[in-house]
Amino acid sequence: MKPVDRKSEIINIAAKLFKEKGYSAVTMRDIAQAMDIKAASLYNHIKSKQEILVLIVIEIAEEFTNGINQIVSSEISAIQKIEKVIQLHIDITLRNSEALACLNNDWMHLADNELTYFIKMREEYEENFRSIIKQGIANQEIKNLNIEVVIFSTLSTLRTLYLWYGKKKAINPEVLKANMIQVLLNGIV
Amino acid sequence: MKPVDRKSEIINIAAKLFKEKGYSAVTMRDIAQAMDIKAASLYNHIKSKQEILVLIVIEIAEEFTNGINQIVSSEISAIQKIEKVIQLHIDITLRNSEALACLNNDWMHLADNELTYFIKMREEYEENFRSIIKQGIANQEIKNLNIEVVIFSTLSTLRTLYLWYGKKKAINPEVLKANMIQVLLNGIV
DNA sequence: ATAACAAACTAACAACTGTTAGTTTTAATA
DNA sequence: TATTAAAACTAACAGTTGTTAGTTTGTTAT
Repeated sequence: MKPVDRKSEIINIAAKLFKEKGYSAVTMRDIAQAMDIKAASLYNHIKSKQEILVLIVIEIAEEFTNGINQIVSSEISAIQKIEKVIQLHIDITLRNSEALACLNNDWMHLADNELTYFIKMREEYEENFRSIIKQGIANQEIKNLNIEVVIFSTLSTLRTLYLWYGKKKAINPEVLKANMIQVLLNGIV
Repeated sequence: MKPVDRKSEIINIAAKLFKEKGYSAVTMRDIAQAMDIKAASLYNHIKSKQEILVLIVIEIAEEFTNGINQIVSSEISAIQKIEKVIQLHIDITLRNSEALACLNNDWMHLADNELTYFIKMREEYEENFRSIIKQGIANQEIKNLNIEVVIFSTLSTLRTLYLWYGKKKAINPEVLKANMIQVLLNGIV
């Protein structure tokens, strides 16, 4: 049925543990125990603890990068773009909420090239989102509020979406999307 | 000038380090080095690493608890209550953004009684906030959206306010408050 | 000067960390 | 059946962890 190889299993289990306690507080022995093997056996499949983190974080980060690049370059209104960004976050979060927790909380434990790469992607992502808001304000689709506050409040909500999943309070994704668009675009009043 | 005793100094420096790397990744030797003393010397002032975390997190958590209790029991409209909650978050964040990062990211490393206590406070806080939203919907001050989405998106924005401070992009608090109220209540469209 | 105290120090501990080396088991293939 | 490769194992390493014990230093009050 599931042709999940052993390496992917390790990464999935590690992501789950990282979500609960954070990268630094999870030991290789913790991961091994969760897989019912010894710590040393992990090294038949992965190169290091760092590699696990890299594989979890970078892949998701690239998905976001690719996603927003596509949205930015499409010929739709700013509001439609924002809706697509909301959709993007919900989609990715739904598929892998553990990895998202990890991306949000443990990215600073990346090292060297990967850390630089991640920060670059993150900055570009924010810059892309900023350009959408600017377009919206220029078109008078969006109110002329402090742009940084708009960006911050929207992104902070989308970035913590992962907290919804993993627990049983798993709301229907379509309902979530519809309500999220309402709340973020039109407010609650 | 500043009658800051040594213990408070340790807690402040620790909070700063915890914000950067997380509780687990910061060692007693890191904290000591930042204070220009040896690790063992810290124990003249504090009981354990755990105690540092407790002192950082619990105090802030209680401030939030007291703050929202007062707001909930006041005789003002739901919207005014929400505005006061926004004010509460900005005030506390502004005064101690490091501790807030810590509260958000490291609370799970509390132990025993303090962990239980913290979780209880957090649940009560959310319940209080929920009651404000419910009141608002009942009064038709607030749109009849999915209540959990409303709570989540608002709180997730307020809880990550600490990311604004510590960097130089420190926006004027009054401007922040005014815009935050606009964005959260009336949306961006 | 002396006593008292806060706050630093050195030295060390036992437990835990990520990781390596070398070996054995398991299951599939020739 | 013999071979091979994947994936587990045991044992151990060097470095790091939070913490303790006992000691020294510097400052203030007697």
